[in-house]
Amino acid sequence: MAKLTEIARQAGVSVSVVSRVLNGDPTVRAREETRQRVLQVAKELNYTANYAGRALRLARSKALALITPNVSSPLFDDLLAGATEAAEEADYTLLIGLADTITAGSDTLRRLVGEGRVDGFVLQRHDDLSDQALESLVANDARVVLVTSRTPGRRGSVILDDVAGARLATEHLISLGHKRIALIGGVPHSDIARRREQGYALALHEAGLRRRESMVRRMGYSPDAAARAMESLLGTDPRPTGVVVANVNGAIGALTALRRLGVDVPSEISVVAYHDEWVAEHTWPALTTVKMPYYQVGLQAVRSLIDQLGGKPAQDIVVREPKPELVLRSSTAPPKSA
Amino acid sequence: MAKLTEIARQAGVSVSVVSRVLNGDPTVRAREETRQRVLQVAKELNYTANYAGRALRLARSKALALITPNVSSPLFDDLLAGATEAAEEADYTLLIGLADTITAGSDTLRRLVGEGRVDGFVLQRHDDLSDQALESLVANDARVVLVTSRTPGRRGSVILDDVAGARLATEHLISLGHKRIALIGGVPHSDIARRREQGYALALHEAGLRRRESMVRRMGYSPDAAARAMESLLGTDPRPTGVVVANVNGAIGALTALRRLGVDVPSEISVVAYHDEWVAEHTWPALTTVKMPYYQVGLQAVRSLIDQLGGKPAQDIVVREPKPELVLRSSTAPPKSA
DNA sequence: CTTCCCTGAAAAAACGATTGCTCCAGCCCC
DNA sequence: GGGGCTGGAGCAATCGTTTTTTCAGGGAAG
Repeated sequence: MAKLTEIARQAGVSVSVVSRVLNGDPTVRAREETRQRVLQVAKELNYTANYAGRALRLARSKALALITPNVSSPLFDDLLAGATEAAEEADYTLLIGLADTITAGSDTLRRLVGEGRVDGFVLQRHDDLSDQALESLVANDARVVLVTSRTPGRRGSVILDDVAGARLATEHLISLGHKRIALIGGVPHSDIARRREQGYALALHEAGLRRRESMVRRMGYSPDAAARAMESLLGTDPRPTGVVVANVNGAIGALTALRRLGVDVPSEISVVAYHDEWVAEHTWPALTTVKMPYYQVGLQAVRSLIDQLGGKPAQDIVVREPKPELVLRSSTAPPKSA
Repeated sequence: MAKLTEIARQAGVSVSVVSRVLNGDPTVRAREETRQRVLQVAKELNYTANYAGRALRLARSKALALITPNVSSPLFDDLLAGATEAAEEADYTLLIGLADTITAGSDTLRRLVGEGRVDGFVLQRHDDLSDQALESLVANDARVVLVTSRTPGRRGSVILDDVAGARLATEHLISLGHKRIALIGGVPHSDIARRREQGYALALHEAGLRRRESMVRRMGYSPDAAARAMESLLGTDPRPTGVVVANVNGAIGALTALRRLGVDVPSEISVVAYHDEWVAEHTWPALTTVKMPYYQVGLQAVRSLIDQLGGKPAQDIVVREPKPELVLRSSTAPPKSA
């Protein structure tokens, strides 16, 4: 509530001195005694700089927006926590926006930044938004950093090490003795889905197992899609003894399908899911998962964005630390035949 | 990017005229021809008003913050969607803040509003934040509307019709023929928990059933707490044949506990949960729930807040429409003995 | 022919913070 | 004793809008 003029008046100095002292301006020329008096009065009046005044003068809002397709996921929780942390450490405010207001044609992004409400964006796109649509939306704007996805044409992204994560999940099944391991993956043309599939293939290859196209389904991450994929996998002969589901929500749908069809997990088939969240503890059976470092993605994304705003060149970051972590629960076991 | 001065220059008028025309000020005095020319130029330059300039002048940010303890719930999704809708219809921007930065001692709220970043708050508190702490935090501030909770001392809240919701859940079990119906409720001193318990009691009373204290547990909404509550209920003699769990996450924990103990749902015991979310479809068995109108809560809360900012008196609203809705799945059935 | 009022529009004053510049007094050095 | 330097601080412009005030000219009323 208090303003600079008010502090200046009470401290018996001019506003410029107050401003400089409060901002720790090294070029300030004031006696230590004066400085202390100013700080004292500011504290007494509980001064906080008016945001609009500062933003107007500096032509920067010191605010960032995190745009996401859906907020209601524990994974996003982690991402948000990391982003919040990084924003706070740089004294930025973080806004959250829902991506469904951001369609290909819309200029919501440009409007937000045009109005000067935010200085930049961290953008998590829908997995089914095409590369072209995305590029037309953000072009080569230095004020945008993509998270968990990237596009070939532009720099500025922070993604998970999906290859390592999917590989870990697959290796877990291999180490239990499984030979016929299926993958329920994402939609075909998604970069994310491709990377996870690559990790799966890599693990099989290193174990000397053949990767069969009949063991791979690419129908997306929703519970329903994964349930259908699961059903279709059960129709193959010979059946897989283990399944890697490239998303935890999908894995939940897959378990539902298995239960419906009377296939026991893990005795008849093992299921391991990519991504961990609390509900995995409460499925039947409890899901073995691979936990990915989302917090770190949020953290790095915001830091990287702030760097970009400061003029540094855009980077493409793959978060490798902390490493993907296997969370062992009850949905995986050695195959029956073993 | 374009500014008023730029438009004024290109249209050959003064900035004041441009401002008035663009804001549709009825007191503007300009020839229709001039007006059109201004609008034309503004459109060509793709003008959007600079936010900081406007905020500084008007001493209002036209932004609201929605503060929540956790963002990662489908329930919050609904709330957010409603709040977003209402904010947009009034041309406000909506920020989302995590409540864990808002502890009793903190002045985050005051700082946000002191800086002029937001004009007001919609606050969803932790169920375990005490009334006193809350009141000290928001005092009688006209810029705050509480959602899903309220405190005795102040006005300005929007809550669900918890009584009706809990009653509907209980009545469902009664209509199936259950006589011994337990409640797994929230923590003892929460207003929300009390209202849900009241709905439960009301339904029992109307059906002429006795409400037994031994059938009520008040340990909170977390899956673990509810699991412990469930175990303890199984120890009573005679056992309940049906349970109302006052929160869907708790119900998931309760199901886990029942599975662990080898109690079949619904043949040995029926479970109905308060609140609906997608994962209820995928539990084992799929949970019967009562769906509450969260969207409407978000909508009304923001509208009410904007009204308050406009000087209207604060209200306490109970959202009764749309009515609580029973979502029938597989976790409830008539009791064995019936 | 004044006097008034109306129309159409420009000028100017905020809003609060930041920052380059100017001003002044005292002191040192030559 | 004058020039230059330094410490201490104030002045004033500026950011982009909104809004109050002012102003010029013309037409109508008296």
